[in-house]
Amino acid sequence: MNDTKPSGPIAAAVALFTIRERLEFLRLEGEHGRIPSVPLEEGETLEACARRALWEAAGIEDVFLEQLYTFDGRLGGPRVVVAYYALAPHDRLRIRRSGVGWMDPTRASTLVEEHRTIVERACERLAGKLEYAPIAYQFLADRFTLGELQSVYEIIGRQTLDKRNFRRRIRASWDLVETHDARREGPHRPARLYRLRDARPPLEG
Amino acid sequence: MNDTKPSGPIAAAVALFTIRERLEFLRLEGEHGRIPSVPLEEGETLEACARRALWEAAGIEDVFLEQLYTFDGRLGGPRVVVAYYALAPHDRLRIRRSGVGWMDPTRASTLVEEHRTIVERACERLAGKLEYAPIAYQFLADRFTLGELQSVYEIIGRQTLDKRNFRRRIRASWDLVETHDARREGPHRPARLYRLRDARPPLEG
DNA sequence: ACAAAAGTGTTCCTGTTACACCCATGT
DNA sequence: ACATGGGTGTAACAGGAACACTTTTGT
Repeated sequence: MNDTKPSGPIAAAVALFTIRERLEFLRLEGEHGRIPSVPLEEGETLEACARRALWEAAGIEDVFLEQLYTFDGRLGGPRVVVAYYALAPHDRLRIRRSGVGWMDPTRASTLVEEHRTIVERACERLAGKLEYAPIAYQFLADRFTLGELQSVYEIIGRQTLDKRNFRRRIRASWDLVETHDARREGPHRPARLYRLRDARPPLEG
Repeated sequence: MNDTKPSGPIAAAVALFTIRERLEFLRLEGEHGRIPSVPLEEGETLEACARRALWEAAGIEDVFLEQLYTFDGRLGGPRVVVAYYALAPHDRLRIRRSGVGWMDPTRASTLVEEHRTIVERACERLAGKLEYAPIAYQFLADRFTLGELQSVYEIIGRQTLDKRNFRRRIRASWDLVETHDARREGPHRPARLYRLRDARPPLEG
């Protein structure tokens, strides 16, 4: 491909995050590092446009998506770029295109500046919302262990947490439902599975 | 005027708030209630566009301005509307155009829907940021009394606060500098004037 | 048997709340 | 003199932080 995109005045860009072992975001491979981004089409909503960016870049759909910020575009590009961030559990993602891969946000400096800014601000927003919005759950399956949940908090918040305090706090903040199942995996005691009761998506603006 | 605006694909809309006795926002008078909004011009940044909206509507400049959210436009209007909120102390505002006035946000329902949403979400954002961002100070002059500051918190937070607790909390959260001046006004003890030391504007996104 | 993560309570400390009186001034 | 908002401290309470051991499993 070349650098001249078929660009309208408005584009949506999406930083898609997932957690494998660390936090990672979806990056288009190529000379200039970029994240998925497409121009807004006629009759399309901004959110639909953002979802299409993920679909066209990687064949990914059905992710949690939230608007981040709107930036002035660079010369030769769209006039404005509406940035979104997306979250999904890693195992629910199936990348169906080549030329995309996962990258550690601490290496966002290899992206074009505009997209680097988006990734960095998305990370800050994520850490900020962790405590008052149910975003951590977006990285997990419907049923999850408290250990998995704690890992998400630790990875996004960039600090280790005390297990007992974490459990008390999380049970006070969110309406977790203890299922009767457990997950057996590895040479240790099985972990009870939980669900988040009222997993209403946050509003925010 | 009529309903067909000379509209490009992108517009900025601004909800300007001030505090007189209550919280108020700047409204364009007319059949359909609106807030200032103009299409983005060639070579103009979004923020400049938002400032121009205030300037063209009311001759207002030099306000604190922060992006709120980007909305899909309505049919017949711009394709996207980038919403901002602005804050300023009332006495620093000089309205230099006719056809604009102040309105209580609780009466935002008289606005066109898109602008009503902007005003409502701006109010929520304001209340939410009150505790961790120095937005209250944007409603005050450089030097202010703690009583004035408390009024701002009470008005935006929609609750009365205990004077002693407020003072302790505010002095713990912000770096306030006690000046040697006081303000004499009314049949009571003069109030000491304070400045906010490091009044760095919040980043946010 | 042992290695590995799951699970569980108590104490301490810090920050938040509730609360009442004197001060300096203008009229 | 009195009415008005400015200014101050303390005790009770709640939420957060620090901290160690037992349980259940796979190998």
